[in-house]
Amino acid sequence: MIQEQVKNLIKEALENLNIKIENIVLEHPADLKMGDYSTNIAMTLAKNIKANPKELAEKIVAVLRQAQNDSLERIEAKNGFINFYLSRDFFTKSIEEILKKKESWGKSRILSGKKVMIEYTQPNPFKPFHIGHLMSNAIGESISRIFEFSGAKVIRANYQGDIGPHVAKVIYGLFKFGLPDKNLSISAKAQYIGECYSKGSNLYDNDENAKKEIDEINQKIYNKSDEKINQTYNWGRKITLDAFEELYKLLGTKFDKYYFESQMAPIGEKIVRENIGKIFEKSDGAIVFHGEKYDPKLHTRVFINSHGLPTYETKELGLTMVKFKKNNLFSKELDFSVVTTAIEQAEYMKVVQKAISIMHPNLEKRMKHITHGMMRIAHSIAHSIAHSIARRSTAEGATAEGLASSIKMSSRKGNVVTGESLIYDSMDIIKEKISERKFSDKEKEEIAKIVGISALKYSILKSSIGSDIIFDFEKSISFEGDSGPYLQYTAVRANSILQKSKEFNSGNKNEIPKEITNLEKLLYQFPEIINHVYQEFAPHYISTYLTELASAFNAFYGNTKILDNENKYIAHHLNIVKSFYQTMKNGLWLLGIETPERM
RNA sequence: GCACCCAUAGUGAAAUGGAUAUCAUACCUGCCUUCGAAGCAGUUGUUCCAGGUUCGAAUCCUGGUGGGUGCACCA
Repeated sequence: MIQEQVKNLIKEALENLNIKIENIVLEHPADLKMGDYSTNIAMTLAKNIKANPKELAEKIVAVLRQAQNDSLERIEAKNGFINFYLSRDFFTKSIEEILKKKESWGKSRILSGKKVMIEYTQPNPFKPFHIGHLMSNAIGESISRIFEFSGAKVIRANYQGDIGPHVAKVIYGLFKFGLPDKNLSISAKAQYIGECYSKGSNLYDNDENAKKEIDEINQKIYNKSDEKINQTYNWGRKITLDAFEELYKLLGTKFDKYYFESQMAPIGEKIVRENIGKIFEKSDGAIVFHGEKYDPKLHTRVFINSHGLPTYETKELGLTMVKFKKNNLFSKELDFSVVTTAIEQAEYMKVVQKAISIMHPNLEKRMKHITHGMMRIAHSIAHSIAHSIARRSTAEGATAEGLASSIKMSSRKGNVVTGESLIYDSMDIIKEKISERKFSDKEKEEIAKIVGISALKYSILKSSIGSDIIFDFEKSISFEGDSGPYLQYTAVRANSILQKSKEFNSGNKNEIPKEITNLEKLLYQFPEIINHVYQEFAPHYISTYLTELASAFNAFYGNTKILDNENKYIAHHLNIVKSFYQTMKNGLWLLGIETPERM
């Protein structure tokens, strides 16, 4: 890659000057006018060797200029920085490379031979598919694809809580309120089950008798002693799992492995019981792990409760061992395990991973927990009220905004906005928007699906993982600006030119312009971006890059009439458009977003 | 109370310790008989507070302030 070439040039130049340096920082200047690459070495070195940074930069540039390289047009020293300008020749060749590589443009072999398991989505059977699951799914799917693009073998895993108090609450609710109508769709039945959870949960908190009964049901689910409970359990589990499958299909995820808490509980429990007195300790009738003994920032967690039932911690422990054993991590077959969950689980996961690390020190660096924030839904009415307050007073407005504009969604309280409803609402809004277009009904369905999902996924993946997300329907679904549909629309425009060009007689207009478009200056960077993304688990670098790229394309499109007999550069321009389309398509794929041909 | 995460234009976000802090939205102004105006071009506005480290801080350190999350038998 060109990045390495430039770094090597700098290294050689410094060797000529008898200067030693460990790592060279080479970045893209924020402003394209400052060159394609830039380095700050002169400034970092200046202090050590007691030189004037600007003079040192000039000196290094003088040596650099002696090296011949067809890819470099110009090297300059400016404000202590050394800037590199790539040549016309380089850009033309990079366009050729994109056209040659097509679907594999951006792929690398960096992680070739590595096996990585990514666990994400993790909805619980018997409970609604809520917004957190949507976030985990978007992030996990994108990270999976990024790892695949980097050459790793990826195993997509989904871990689901099909056992525990939440299930007992649902079963109690089903007994009390009855089963749903047999003729309902799978999705509607699943929704009914979700409502039973909400009702059962309320009764558990407010009704002593119900609480007692639910606790008994919970025990019976574990030991499978009651045939009626078993039947209802198996029925509900299947319905909700089938409903999830429909959503995964819409979202573009296909899991390789499904793990269930019911399977992990006995495995984890065995390990915990075997290690009582060594790692785990008895305390008030429960079996616990004292995290603070190993790290003062950790705390104590219960692994087996005083009823003798394994908690989530034990199940997680069992899961981790299964993941690694089944894939022979101990013979290094699985190299890395990534788990994506909401940030609420950050602290407990640290404790569990500590317990695992003590038993298996070789696993410590192979477990990665990625946490995402909450998604909040912008409340449009509250928003406009807060806005008018904000106009009057900045300080007050900010507070009112924070209070009024967002609400946290929780399936326990039975709020109506679930991940599932968000998906279908988005698709409906798109369908409404394109209702006037001359597409067949089937095409409209397909476009609504692709664009609706894109709006959701992009609003999750556009910001760095970890912070809360404010989801604003109007903004995300609008095709304008910083949105998934904007990227898709830009790709569709490019595709439209490419289709038209087939009928356009361009003659022999294949001159190459001297000038280099901003679009070209961005296209070649794609592989570097992906490299950056996999190292930091940060899909938002792709979103940011694609938005910049789309913006550069739209500027190019707006200022250049490509299919025009006056245009001497038709062939070159069409190659740029083709490369743009390919890059956008590959980039959107990495975000888990499809590229429609029309919309 | 303790621990972890966070604080950037009115709003939502970006910025491996680098150059004049970027983008979107909202407001205002132009551009459709011309490859898809769901677009382009232009205007206005931003790093919570106080210290410190550094040639250079939104970024690192210390102390505040404000918010989120977690802290024993839920997941």
